Amino acid sequence: MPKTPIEREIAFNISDVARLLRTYADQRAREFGMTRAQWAVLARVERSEGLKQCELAEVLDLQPITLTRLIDRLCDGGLIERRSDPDDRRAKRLYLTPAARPVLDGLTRLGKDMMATVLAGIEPTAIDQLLAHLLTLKTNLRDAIANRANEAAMEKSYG
Amino acid sequence: MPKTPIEREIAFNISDVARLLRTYADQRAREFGMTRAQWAVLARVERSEGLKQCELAEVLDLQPITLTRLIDRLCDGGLIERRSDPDDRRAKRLYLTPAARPVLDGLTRLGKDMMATVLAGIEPTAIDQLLAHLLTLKTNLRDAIANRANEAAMEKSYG
DNA sequence: CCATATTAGTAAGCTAGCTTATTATCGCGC
DNA sequence: GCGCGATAATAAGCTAGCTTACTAATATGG
Repeated sequence: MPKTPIEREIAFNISDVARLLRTYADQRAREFGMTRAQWAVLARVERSEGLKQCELAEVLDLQPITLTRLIDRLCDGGLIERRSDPDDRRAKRLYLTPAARPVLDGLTRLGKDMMATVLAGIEPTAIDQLLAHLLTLKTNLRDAIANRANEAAMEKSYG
Repeated sequence: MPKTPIEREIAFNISDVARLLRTYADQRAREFGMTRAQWAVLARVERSEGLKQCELAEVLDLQPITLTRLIDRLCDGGLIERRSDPDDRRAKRLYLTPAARPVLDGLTRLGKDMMATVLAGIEPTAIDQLLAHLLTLKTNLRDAIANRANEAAMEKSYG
């Protein structure tokens, strides 16, 4: 009945779910004085302390400047610290402060609780499938975006 | 092997896919001088001209102020126009201008092309499942957010 | 060994979400 | 019939993405 084809519904609904997820995660994370984006950064630093900012930006798939400002706030909040790299005076490496520990523990519990709510009514096998499909979309999108970037670069050089 | 449980991967990957989708859609939509968010608004106005802004905000699930500013740009671009409601001097109703037609035609073709790229390698039946799961997540999230809002209101009144 | 390219981090300025608050208008209840 | 709560649109100010561009430091090639 809807004029919109199902393929387009997929796109709209992914955006909707992501937005709602962000809103919900922001609401819940606020109890800990942080936002969802900061949470993701903090969790990543926990898993691999001592990363350079540019390395972290790479694994989080963010632009360096976007990450810079998230880190600014986490530093202001006293949860992580930047230490100068002794071998490269341009670089800064990221470490948790002791204050981050209890926050991370609370966030871990919060994450479990949240996802139980969000995924209520979906079978475990269906969750696996869902994740697999999301990964496929992600790969397709990354390729498509990279191809366009390449074409643009080609045009600049040889066009 | 990853310490992160699969439930959390779902959340991160939905956000990732949405972000990539937005980046890709913005890249492609730029050829038409607009962004993905403006595109969504324009497409919705096409389907139901004469809506009030508050009604449109409802169906798009956006905050009224978010929509106001998207409409500002579309009006600046000469694609839609606000007309005062004769029966309610607070309200404005939205209509396409003639200039919007060719843009919408181009965007329709663009949408098909994009989604073919994004969904490459996924079976039609799997696409149906994916959509169904997304709708479940959306419902769960909306309920969770609404419940929290209610609780907050209760606390204010009676707490 | 010095000039040039590359890399790390940051700044400026844009879009698009959000919450909270303001203004004008409407409409219901008394 | 009017007073006060609800509603329509907008304003202000926040977070978080992005692109483009700058500075400082490093790496490299002739």
